[in-house]
Amino acid sequence: MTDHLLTPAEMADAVGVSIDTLRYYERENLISDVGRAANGHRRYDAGDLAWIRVLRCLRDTGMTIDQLRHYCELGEQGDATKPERLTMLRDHRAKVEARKAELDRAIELIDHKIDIYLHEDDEGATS
Amino acid sequence: MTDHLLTPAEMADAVGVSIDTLRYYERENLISDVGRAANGHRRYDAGDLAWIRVLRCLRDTGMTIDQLRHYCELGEQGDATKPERLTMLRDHRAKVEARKAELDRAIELIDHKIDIYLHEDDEGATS
DNA sequence: CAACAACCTGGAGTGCACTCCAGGTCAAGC
DNA sequence: GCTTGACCTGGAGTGCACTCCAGGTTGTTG
Repeated sequence: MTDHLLTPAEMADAVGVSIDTLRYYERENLISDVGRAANGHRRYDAGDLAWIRVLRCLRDTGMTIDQLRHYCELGEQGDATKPERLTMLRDHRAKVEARKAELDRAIELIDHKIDIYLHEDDEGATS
Repeated sequence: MTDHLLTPAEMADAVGVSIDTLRYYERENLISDVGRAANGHRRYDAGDLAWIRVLRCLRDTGMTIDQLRHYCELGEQGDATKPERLTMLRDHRAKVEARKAELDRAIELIDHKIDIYLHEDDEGATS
């Protein structure tokens, strides 16, 4: 790991969220032990960057703030909680897969609807 | 199409939403011309059922109420708007595909994280 | 040294999509 | 004839995840 530290603006840019969101996550205990510069400004390290990327990945795929907080709490409780964290990840992975399957079914229905538009000659029933 | 009419409770059950949600959609002009029984209670027909299924499919995949309202307005304006409605469906389809790709990338990251848990012997950097 | 940019804090506000509620109607069953 | 259940209306409330704001500090820049 390099020892390059990121400012809030740089981190926001790197992970694609606002600075406010970063602070919000910290308030919600999803990010801990963020370093500070002499003037009190936050300085994020490479570990923070990696974690926030994972955090965003989990959020983007529907894990709630509450669940993420729980995951973080487990992390803070040490190695004994690894199995539970692993279970959370696996469960979440399964949910994401299930979601993909839902999207596939939706695409089929949308395609069907598109086909109807394409082959419709009359019949005004659309609503 | 059969002429069997559904009560609000039956419709809610058939499409997997609450009766309140059904009424909400109607207020937002996403469902129009719902029939009524003599006592003023709603009676949904087969066309309503088909449309509400499509509506739910689009909502479930991220189309907003505003966009759906626009789609409905187009429908009410007649055949001249068919190309625009088709474009909306195709654009939305593309978004759903894009979302699927995002989920795939997320799954890769989750798998990577799971691997780290599995191959971790020491190294306490987690949070 | 004044202005400006980047950040700080605690707390209030926002947008979306529902979800719930009070008060009322109507038809069927005991 | 009274209760029960399903439904009606307009409007208020909820939960989530941010997002914004006021008021303040610090450090650089012309």
